[in-house]
Amino acid sequence: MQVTRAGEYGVLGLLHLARRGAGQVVMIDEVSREERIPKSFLAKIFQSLARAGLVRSNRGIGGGFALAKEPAEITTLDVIEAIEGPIAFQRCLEAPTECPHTGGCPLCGLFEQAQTQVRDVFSRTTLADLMKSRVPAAAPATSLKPRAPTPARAAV
Amino acid sequence: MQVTRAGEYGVLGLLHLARRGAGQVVMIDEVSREERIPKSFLAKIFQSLARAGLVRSNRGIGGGFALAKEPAEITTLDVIEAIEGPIAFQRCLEAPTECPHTGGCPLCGLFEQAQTQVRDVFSRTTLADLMKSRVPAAAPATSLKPRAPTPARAAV
DNA sequence: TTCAAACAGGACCAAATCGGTCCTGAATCG
DNA sequence: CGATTCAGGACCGATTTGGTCCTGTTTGAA
Ligand code: SF4
Ligand code: SF4
Repeated sequence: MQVTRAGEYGVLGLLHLARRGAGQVVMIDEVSREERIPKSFLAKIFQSLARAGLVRSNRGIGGGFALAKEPAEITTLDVIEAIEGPIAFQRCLEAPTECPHTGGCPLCGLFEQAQTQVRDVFSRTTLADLMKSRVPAAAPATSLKPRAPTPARAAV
Repeated sequence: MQVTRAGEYGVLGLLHLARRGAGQVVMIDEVSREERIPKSFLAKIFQSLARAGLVRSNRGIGGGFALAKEPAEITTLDVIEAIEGPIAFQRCLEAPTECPHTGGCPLCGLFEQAQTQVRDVFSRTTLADLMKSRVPAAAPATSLKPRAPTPARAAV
């Protein structure tokens, strides 16, 4: 039950591109250095992102990566699923499965519900939202404002 | 991003106890057979459940497991966390971490939000709810009614 | 035209996690 | 006592995670 490092690094990386401004071409090397992400690993991650069309790559001298869309058009769900594949809480929710309980299993519905919730959260938060929510450097970073604000009770 | 088999089997197993009626002592062997769960594996899972106080175990002839509380008092979150440990979407959300981004990371807030959502879904659904939602044997098992009904838009 | 910069892609790898199995031991009942 | 049932730990193979590295290919500039 975790977002993998790859997924997290992907969002962090794209966020870096977004902060550098629209259409700016930035090298893997800079993103890696500034965001403290292993370069080779980040390179692989950006490959997925490029294949998913979230980012455009240019080779050669002055090459690098640039966002393919507006930051407000890229949701964290796009990013995470481009890297990790579709979010699925259980095998029955991602492919027609041969699970022995499939007929009338009460759990499917529950897992589907949970899954929908997290996809919702991720799909309504864009890179632009994350940029805005960037807190200075201290204070609990707990106050994130997605486009459609949810109650989100404080204590878990 | 999946609930493990162990977690799933745990809920399924307890659900079986719940269906057998209050206080009923049932052997691992029966649960395993009826729910199609590998016996040795299920035994390990029930050990966690017993340690967490969700279930009481009795050894010897006529021994087995019985729910330690009412089905309506046991949430799926209890069960899953008893088995898998606390649900945490990222390392920063489960322990004071040495993540280089910790100061003012915009992602923490997002992950926390997603995590809260799934804990909410799981914590408001009890074994009793799951029993009620058991569909006959066909029809999409998508209609689960938790205690506090959520809008839950149909298409994802 | 050549060369160095920069990404593309695949092979590879260690470590952790998952999904179990198995064996010994202790409790309990008859 | 002895059969039964759980407790707990050791172990195991497969998969996933989190990377590294090496060989291209593309591109711009000298
Ligand atoms: S047990 Fe139920 S929830 Fe789990 S995979 Fe099978 S059908 Fe889906
Ligand atoms: S990068 Fe941010 S979200 Fe991820 S672990 Fe570090 S602080 Fe938490």
